[in-house]
Amino acid sequence: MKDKPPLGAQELEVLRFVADHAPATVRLVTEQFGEARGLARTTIQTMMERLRKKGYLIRTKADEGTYQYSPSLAQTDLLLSLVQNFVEKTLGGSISPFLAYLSESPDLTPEEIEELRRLLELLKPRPERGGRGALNPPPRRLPGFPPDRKP
Amino acid sequence: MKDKPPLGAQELEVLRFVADHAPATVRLVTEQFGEARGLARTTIQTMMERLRKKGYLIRTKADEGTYQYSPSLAQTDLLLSLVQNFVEKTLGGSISPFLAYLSESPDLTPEEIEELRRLLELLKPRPERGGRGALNPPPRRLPGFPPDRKP
DNA sequence: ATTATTTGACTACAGATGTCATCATCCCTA
DNA sequence: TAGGGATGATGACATCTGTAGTCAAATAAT
Repeated sequence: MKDKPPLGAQELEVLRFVADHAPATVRLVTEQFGEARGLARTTIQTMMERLRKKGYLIRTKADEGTYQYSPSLAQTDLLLSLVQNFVEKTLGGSISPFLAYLSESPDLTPEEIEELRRLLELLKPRPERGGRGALNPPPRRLPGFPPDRKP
Repeated sequence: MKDKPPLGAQELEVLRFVADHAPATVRLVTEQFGEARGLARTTIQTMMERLRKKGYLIRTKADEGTYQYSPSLAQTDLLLSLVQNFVEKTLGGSISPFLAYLSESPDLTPEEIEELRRLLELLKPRPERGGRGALNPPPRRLPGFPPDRKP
């Protein structure tokens, strides 16, 4: 549908916190998130309101006077769109860098490796794709992004 | 060593383009990248110079008068740090969302699947980690980030 | 009641980002 | 050699981000 406006680094942190503690009040976020990093209550409030304006949070009146904020999207969806956006915008559509990252740097937990294995199992038995509703946009990756260094 | 300052969305695009066409002149980037999206030459120049100030690009005098810009880091490293940063900052250290993304949304190319398989092979025979120089920061993921919705 | 506390709305402001216009040069070319 | 075109350096300006202060209404405490 509509693409939400971009998020700043800090906004993202707040959004994540709120999502993890929804429904959350400004007070709650200030105490458990803001104070820890020296942020004033109004700063948190501003952040939360901006997130609401941007469509990432919704709020409802609580005890007559204060508001309860909650994420407008399920965390899963939010994360998915974040990853999607990142792969598109930042990696130019190629997930190779991500795979490289996975193999290169991190200490994958056994669970994650297990998850990968399961994922692969899921993918393996599906030589042909195109179902699921994907419009299958032809060349998904940008022209010669990852490698390609002119010699 | 030092962490480069953050990149704006647009700066990133330019950086990517330059990296893919290095060594590139402002002219080149303007014609092949800027014009296409209605950006003035000076805009491109400013971007490239900022990228240089930030340490992502370096330049050398070419035909006496113009400069040639090139990425200061190998693309691989750049991408890796971008991914690393994304996983840390945006996903809160958990790669689960990314795995979800892989299985959920995209049409992985056979090559990517192959890559995944190889990756898994690499990972599999490594029950114990901690070498490679990683400081092994205890709980890599944020406290109950991905799932955890208070019931 | 009078005062202190809580909370949301608004305003402010510095720094980062995205886009350019101007200027000053350097090099050609008519 | 006077005018053009190409280029880099600067200065500008509107937004967006990150952080807060100030106000006013609503509440709670005396």
